[in-house]
Amino acid sequence: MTPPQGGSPESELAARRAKLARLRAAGLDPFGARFAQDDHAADLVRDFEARTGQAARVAGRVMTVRVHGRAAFADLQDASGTIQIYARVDKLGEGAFEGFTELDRGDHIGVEGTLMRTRRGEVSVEAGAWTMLAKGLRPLPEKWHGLRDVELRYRHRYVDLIVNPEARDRFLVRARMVTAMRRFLDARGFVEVETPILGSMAAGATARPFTTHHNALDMDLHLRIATELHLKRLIVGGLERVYEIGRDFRNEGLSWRHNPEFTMLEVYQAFADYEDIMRLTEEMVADAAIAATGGTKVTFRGHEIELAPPWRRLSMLAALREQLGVDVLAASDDEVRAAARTKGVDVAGASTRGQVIDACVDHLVMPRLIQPTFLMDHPVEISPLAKKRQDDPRVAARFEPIVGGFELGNAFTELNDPDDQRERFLEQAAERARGNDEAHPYDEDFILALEYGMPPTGGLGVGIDRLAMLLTGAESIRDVILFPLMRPE
RNA sequence: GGGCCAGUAGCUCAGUUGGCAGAGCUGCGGACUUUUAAUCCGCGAGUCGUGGGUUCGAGUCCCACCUGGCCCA
Repeated sequence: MTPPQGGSPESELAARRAKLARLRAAGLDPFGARFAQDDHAADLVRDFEARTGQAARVAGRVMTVRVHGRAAFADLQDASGTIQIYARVDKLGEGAFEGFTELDRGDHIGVEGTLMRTRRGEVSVEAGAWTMLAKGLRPLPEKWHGLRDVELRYRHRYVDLIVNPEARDRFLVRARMVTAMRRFLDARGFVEVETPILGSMAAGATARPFTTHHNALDMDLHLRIATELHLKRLIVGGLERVYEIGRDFRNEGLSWRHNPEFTMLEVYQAFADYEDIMRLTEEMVADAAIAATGGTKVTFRGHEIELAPPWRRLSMLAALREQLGVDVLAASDDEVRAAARTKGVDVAGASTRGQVIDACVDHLVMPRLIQPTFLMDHPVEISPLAKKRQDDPRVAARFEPIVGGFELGNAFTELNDPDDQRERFLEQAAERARGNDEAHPYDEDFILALEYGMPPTGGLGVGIDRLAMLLTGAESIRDVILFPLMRPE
């Protein structure tokens, strides 16, 4: 069958398949074998002065081909970057040169040759031989606009990664950030652990869980919404300093800062309090920013943000007093609700006083906190796992790190009094009975663990995806999650 | 869940008042032994998101739906 002459999708695929067939007919494997990738593009460019004239072996994906009759150029992209390949018929021979000119954008090849610089100054590998490593059968997106369609970028992330360097860079920044956080915590004696994702009860946060079913036990299970209560059990067990970086699942809507599955870092340090955790947080984030981006300044949603410690400490009650005009501890429920309405906060859906306060914080306080701020000392009623402050038992020893107007995490001096914890759970159960299906469940075994004795402990949760957004300047959480949730096509 | 916007060639995008479906890149053929968005000549390329409706005639107007984005809840 002769391939169609046109450039329709069919003919373009057919043209590539025809080339595939020609390779096979010539006894060549279009999906070749191991290739000793001795060199990477960026290294050759960097070390050009020392290595010019020497042998080089590179492998990667052909991104452009420029044929000039008896000579040809190709840009080869590998994980490190791009380097030009220079091919001449008198170096390669007729057959190998002819094959080189038939390369398509998207093919993987291996090249061995000599490092040189062209007349125009481009560092290149002059090919002495080349091998097809994987024939690309699908045309790649256009070479200078790349792939813009966000739906295609999410659904076919591999194409996004091939053609959009900024997409690749975001995930490299994220990886360096996570590595740095592990190194930071490991260096301070924290132990990385793994706790269950499946459980009979999803506890430790205010959220609706996903439900699944275990067939053999014939029981419904929930996917975790937090790792908190398991990690605190490990503090009871004497591990003293633990952390987990893992996926949490919350059965909620999607937004620029919410994905149903997301990555959370939780850290617990025995014999510490939330003041210690504030220092740990600002140091860890600044350290991760330097490791991932080279500095502590980031640009996020149009704001220049300085992440270097110390971060601002701001009392939530003071902030609310300023923005709302009432003391939410002294005021009645109705007064708080009325003040919220006056300020334009929609509290129609808020059934409890805590939810009204949350809405006010979300709409009046957080958007104003661009530079890193520890928003601290929340009302106890919205902090069921945090210890009360000794000087004012209506206030929890809790903080949320706010940067760029949104919360990066949540932390407190952990509640280690089992009787107080039981009361808080009962209050949550009462809220649940009033119709708040996000209220914390009563975790009997966790109370039992606390009765064995949990030392005073400071704890922290950090949204890894959100921190990655901050460090990469991403506008949407989907830009820092490799394969965000999509409806089926 | 509500509002607004988008979906046209593999990709990036035009498409006027309802009147033959367009460009660039990509692809194919040709010229070219230092180009780099290579250049030059030539040729192709479509389920206009899906399904209905109005109309002599629909990419364009109307309705429903699908997918995505933004905003709100």
